[in-house]
Amino acid sequence: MMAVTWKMSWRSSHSCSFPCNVKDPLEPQRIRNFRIDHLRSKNACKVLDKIAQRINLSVSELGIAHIATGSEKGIINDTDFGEISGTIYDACQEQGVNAMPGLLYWEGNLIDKKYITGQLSYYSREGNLGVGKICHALLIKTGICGDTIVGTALVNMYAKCGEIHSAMMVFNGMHSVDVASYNCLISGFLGNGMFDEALGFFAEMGVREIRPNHYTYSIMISGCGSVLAIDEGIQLHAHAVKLQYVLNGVVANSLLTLYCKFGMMEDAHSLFQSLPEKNIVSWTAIISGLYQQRAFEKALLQFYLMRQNGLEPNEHTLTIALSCCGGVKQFDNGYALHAQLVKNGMDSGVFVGTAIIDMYTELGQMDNAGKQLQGMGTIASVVSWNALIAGFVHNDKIEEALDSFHKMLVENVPSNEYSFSIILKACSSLPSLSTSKQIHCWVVKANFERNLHIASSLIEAYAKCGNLHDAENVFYQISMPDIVSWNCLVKAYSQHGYFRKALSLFRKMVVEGIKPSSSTFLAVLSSCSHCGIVQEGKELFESMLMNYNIIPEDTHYSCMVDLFSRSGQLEDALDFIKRLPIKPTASIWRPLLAGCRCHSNVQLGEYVAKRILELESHDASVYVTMSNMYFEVGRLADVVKQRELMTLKEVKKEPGYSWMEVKSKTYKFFSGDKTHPQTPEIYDLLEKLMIDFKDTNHDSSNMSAPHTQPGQNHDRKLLYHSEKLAVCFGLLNLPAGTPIRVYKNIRVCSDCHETMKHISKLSKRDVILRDNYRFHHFKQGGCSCGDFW
DNA sequence: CTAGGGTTAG
Repeated sequence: MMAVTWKMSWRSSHSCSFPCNVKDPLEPQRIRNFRIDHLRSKNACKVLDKIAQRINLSVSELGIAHIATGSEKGIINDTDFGEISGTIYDACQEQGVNAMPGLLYWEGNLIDKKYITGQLSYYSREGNLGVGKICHALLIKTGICGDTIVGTALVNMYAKCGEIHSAMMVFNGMHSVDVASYNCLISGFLGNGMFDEALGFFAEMGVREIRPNHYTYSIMISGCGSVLAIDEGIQLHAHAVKLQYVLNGVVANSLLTLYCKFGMMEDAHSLFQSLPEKNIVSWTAIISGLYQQRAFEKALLQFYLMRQNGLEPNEHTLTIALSCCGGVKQFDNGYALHAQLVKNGMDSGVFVGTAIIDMYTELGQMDNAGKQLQGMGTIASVVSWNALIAGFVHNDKIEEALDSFHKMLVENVPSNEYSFSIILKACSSLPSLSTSKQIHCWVVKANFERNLHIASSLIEAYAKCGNLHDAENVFYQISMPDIVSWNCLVKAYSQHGYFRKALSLFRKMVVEGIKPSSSTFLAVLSSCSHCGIVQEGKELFESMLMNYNIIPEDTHYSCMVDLFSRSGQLEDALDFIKRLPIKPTASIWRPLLAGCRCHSNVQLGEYVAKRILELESHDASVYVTMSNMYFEVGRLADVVKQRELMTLKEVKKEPGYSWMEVKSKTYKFFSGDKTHPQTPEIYDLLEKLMIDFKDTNHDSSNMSAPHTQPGQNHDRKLLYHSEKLAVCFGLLNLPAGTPIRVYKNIRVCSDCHETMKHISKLSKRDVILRDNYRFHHFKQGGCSCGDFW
């Protein structure tokens, strides 16, 4: 892709280190003073590992509470604290985590319980298990870990760091536990998705006569929200009413969030109304609930109401409000809010700043989004960059997306898995194989290969760029492919025209115990439709609901109509539509119209056209198809009439549609009979046609030569037209009698004119089917003028 | 020890 002027390679990427999130290295001078010199020569990590191993031993086999001091039991031998301090500092550096400033004074302060719990709380927030474990070691050494508060802090540390098993060990070994200890443990279970265990310990509190407090209820209720346990949540609500906890702000707010999560807005509202004191979190919960329901206007209304009630929004509220402004697709709200934020100086935070970027991308105002990112300067995070890049991709500004990605790399913003996922989507939209390959290299280098999202994006990108082989390779390198990975490959086969392969991969997937999803069926049904295997398609469609409990959507119905129509069973298609449980949409009718044209059923075509126009009166494809259909049966007067109608109704013809004519000449081919569908004569004719196109369009087009100005869209236009070019070849394996569509705006690469050569060498295998039209790729290299192909 | 927010793949 020539428009991508930057080149990424293994060599150039070497200077950019990947995502090491080093936060401000604190007071290095102070730390240096405390460091023991001989430590520099030691491998700090090894020491850390050793200590960690010993701690695991102590947690699992001995039980912390029974240990008077670690040194007595030989858990930590003669390690002096100075050495441990140095090790902790190295560990912090290693893991990119801020070591607490006071850390190195531990030597003198170890007896202070309050201080040590503060340290533990800090490391639990940071999620630094390694340093947390060293804290644990120090506690064992001094023998103060038998204390309830210290023990609770340890439970919390392990729980927050995801080592729930160790948390439980510490908990079980404690001499005495209180509500707080239970709260920490329960919160840990819920944070690790272990709802049943949380519920078990919650029940145990009653048995041990430790009365749950409002924190306990708050934790439990929000846990219900995350595992979608609404029944339990309602029961807890009842409990909370009985214990008179509901009017407590924290419990009420977690209940509000729970109800909003389940879309139970009435319950949320009545609870909200009953609150004597609504704080900012209560309002935010309601606004967020409405936002999740996509009721953007209502959410904004609440937002204004809140301010009328004298509450000023905080960062949380503002981000949602901004998202709502993006959602309503009206500029006024967004501008007004943004202006206010600038005035208050609240637009400078990362979260709000990113939400502003996101809002502008939603509104399609990429200039403003870019300005916002620029204005944020160094505070812009990965997320901010990702939001901007995703915005470019969604607004179909692919080259800008690639440019931004490049800029992000240049500015040393550490990329994360989201960045790669979205930039791969950009590659597949272009589509550019060489860029995809470059990004793939970066993925490997950044050690994101094992990320399922990225792997799926890679499969998609390779498939869209025509490199089915590499798409397969990526898939087979995934150790545990999920449903999305499977879908990507099934879809890739389907899009490349390997329908049988798509179907057999689908069966393999089912055998391996993966439950197909809605998207799977879309790919599979489409395969059946293109293969013409109606019966199997019908059975698969029925099994969707019967065996997999997937409710068919419009797109599935559309596929089924296509299945019948393509194979000529027009009446069955009509019957299918009439028996649908929903009102048929234009997209459901459309494949039938295409079928009518293919099989020259003018009468039914007219009926279907009417239905579509009833639903979407400005659908240009209807007029174009009807006109072409009339043309094919020789009703030239009706051809003219369709065009007049279209002008009359001011229907705008979108790019991509073509009338059935090429200048004054008309070409119409049939793909021969079924036994010999691809005769040399057809190739000859088509080749002649190509030359014709080349001659007639070379200078008349308003497009200049591709690859001239980076950042312009020439490459895409070229590809777009080469898709059309490939149409001529792509239809070769369609049923006999299928008219070949001819387009007049086909261009060849005007730099090298090599398209012709490639096209003539093109085999059926190289032609990729994509929906109703096809595009091609060339396996080796491409035109001599660039890496475009 | 507690509630609320921003970016991905099909």
